[in-house]
Amino acid sequence: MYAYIQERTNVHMQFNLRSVLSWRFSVARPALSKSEMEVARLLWEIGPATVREIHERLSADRDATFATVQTYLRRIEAKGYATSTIQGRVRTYSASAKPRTVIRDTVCDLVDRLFGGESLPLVRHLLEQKNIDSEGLQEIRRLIEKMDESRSK
Amino acid sequence: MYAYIQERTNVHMQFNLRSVLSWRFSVARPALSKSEMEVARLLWEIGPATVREIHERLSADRDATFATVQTYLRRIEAKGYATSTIQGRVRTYSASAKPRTVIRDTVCDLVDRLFGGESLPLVRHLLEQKNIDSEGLQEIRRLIEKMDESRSK
DNA sequence: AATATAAGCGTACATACGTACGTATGACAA
DNA sequence: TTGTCATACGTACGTATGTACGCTTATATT
Repeated sequence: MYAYIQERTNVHMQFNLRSVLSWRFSVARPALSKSEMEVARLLWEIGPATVREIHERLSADRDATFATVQTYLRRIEAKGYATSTIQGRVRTYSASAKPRTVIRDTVCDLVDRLFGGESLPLVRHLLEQKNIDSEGLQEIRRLIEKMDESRSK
Repeated sequence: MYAYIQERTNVHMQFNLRSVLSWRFSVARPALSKSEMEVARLLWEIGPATVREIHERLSADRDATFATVQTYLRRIEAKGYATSTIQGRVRTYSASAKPRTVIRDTVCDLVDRLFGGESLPLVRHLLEQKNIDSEGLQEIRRLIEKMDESRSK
């Protein structure tokens, strides 16, 4: 039971019909790959953007050709995480999924697989890596205070 | 410039020569896939284990055949995260990479891609998901205390 | 108007991953 | 000793992913 999707993007992808349907009702989408996630983050960060803009931002860290970034964006759209419109010769992509959602799903998955569902060990790890500055620690402290309060009530 | 690896496992994999070399010197290995990570976690959890044992554990959550788990383990070994010995008819795998290392690499990668290198937002996210109990919060608080101390010195 | 630039779009290709079948063979039961 | 069962191991196959070429065409430049 498969459906074949071939929209404007002409990215050939097969999805299980179920996942297509649930995606149409924005319940779940095929997960983003690592590279796609990076691009998606930039999309959230700088808002609607052209391929060029994303490519420039991305080139700061990684090294991928324009065409590669183009493919990432096409696939991101095909998976339902973004939409695009074309103005003149230039296509502009904008995120259609909320970062919150993607982060939740991704992190949940990681926690499940790497920590058996326990998130505390991950927090522990992050704190011990000590790449969080004093202000960060301060904020975490405040967060915990607040949670404690709302919990004891 | 590629090297072709084909050990006992006969899993056909191509690695960039650089990564093969650095792996031989235990500096870096090809990353584990999501499923492989799940299996690796079980390996750490229950120590050296047979395919059957891992399969049983895994079947509790997921649903994969014996042969599938076998393939995961073969690939995990091929990537250098485990070794195996055979006793009679039964092959036993044991992890050869430390969880600490794998966790560090995996989490770093995630933080880079999804949060642009900032780990604070991830911590924030994890705390807000409030699936950490009071004891957990307590421990985090203690951790922060300790870090604050060692930092102010 | 002719030409150069840059972007879209289709397409490609090697490798990775999820998943599992089938066959051979060793271990154990009857 | 012969049959049953479990396991290893080779292999396979569809899809995903990383990466990018090349053709076409709209836009900008001379």
